[in-house]
Amino acid sequence: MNYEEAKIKFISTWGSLGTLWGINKAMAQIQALLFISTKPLSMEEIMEELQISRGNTSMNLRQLMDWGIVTKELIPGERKEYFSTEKEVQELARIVAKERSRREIKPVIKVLNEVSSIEDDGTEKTKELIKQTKALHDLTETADAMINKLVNQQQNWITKSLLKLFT
Amino acid sequence: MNYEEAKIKFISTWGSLGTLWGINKAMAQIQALLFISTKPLSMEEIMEELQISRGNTSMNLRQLMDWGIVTKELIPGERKEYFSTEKEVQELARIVAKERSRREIKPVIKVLNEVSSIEDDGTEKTKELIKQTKALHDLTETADAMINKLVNQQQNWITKSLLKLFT
DNA sequence: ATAAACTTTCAATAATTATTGAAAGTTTAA
DNA sequence: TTAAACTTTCAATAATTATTGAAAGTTTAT
Repeated sequence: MNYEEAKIKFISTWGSLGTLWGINKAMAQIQALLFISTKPLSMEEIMEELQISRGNTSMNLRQLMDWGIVTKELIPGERKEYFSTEKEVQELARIVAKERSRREIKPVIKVLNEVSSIEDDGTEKTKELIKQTKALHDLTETADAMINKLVNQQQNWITKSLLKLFT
Repeated sequence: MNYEEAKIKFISTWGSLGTLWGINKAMAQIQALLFISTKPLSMEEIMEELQISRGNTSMNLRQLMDWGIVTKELIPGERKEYFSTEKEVQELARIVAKERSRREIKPVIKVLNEVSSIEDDGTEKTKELIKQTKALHDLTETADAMINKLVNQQQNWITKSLLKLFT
């Protein structure tokens, strides 16, 4: 596998993994491209490399900026805008976890809390609903908290000790 | 909020969260319905309750069974098949984490490993590709391992101590 | 062996989501 | 102020994904 093959393979794989971290294909591919680029890229360059339209590139770059993963780089003397992505995987993970928590998990926790707080009318089905949604609420909340704490730690002594415990 | 409202809210919320754990809406809704049901349900009952077609119900139940989340219950004297879901959230989390790891994360780790193992031809761009995909490989592998270990632990002393550390 | 009671399959269709591209908008230079 | 260089917006279209429903398949009882 040479450089070009490896690059294409990486971009397409990372792109299709997009769903896993909750973003679409083009968005993930743009991020992947920037992630292995040695310099900021212009919109033209991104369009060319990924064979996607100007509009698509513009919208997805905007979303990546909303997530805080991509930033505009203004290159002195250049009219065009250039883009680059966060290069530290640790920081990338932190941002993604935080955003997904805020956008998707927190709202669900809220609903689970509401649902599990309905009045117990004494019927079996109500008891079951309360019991099960409460269990789900607690699990979701715990998982959310742990993931956030985990990615927020730097690779410091705590994480290192945990890794030892867990591997 | 009464029982019916709470039930509808729970099913639709859990359904739309489906993407987060990598399954489709109908599949998540069927699982949600079974999760709060006090008894196994027949296909008829599921169709009726969720207002979805027979084919859709059949296919999604099959998928849930493939995941190992739902099981057929044969009720003596009954011709129909009845279905129920795993009721322990801890076990549910374990299964989902394991399946997603196997189906999606492991293959990506493999590709990242291949890509980061290409020959270093000394150029800057190759060095960057290797460096960044290697970082991503290590992060992904670590995250995958930790999540699996976490959900595999019972709520035993280790998890409890971690919770203390992390909350 | 037949029919009733059920489940599965899958081509057709609908719903959703992503993408395009050209017009409108913005910024900069002269 | 004008025009060139660029970006954004968004209605139209394409691609993808989910859903239907009826025919085919299976199982059980008689």
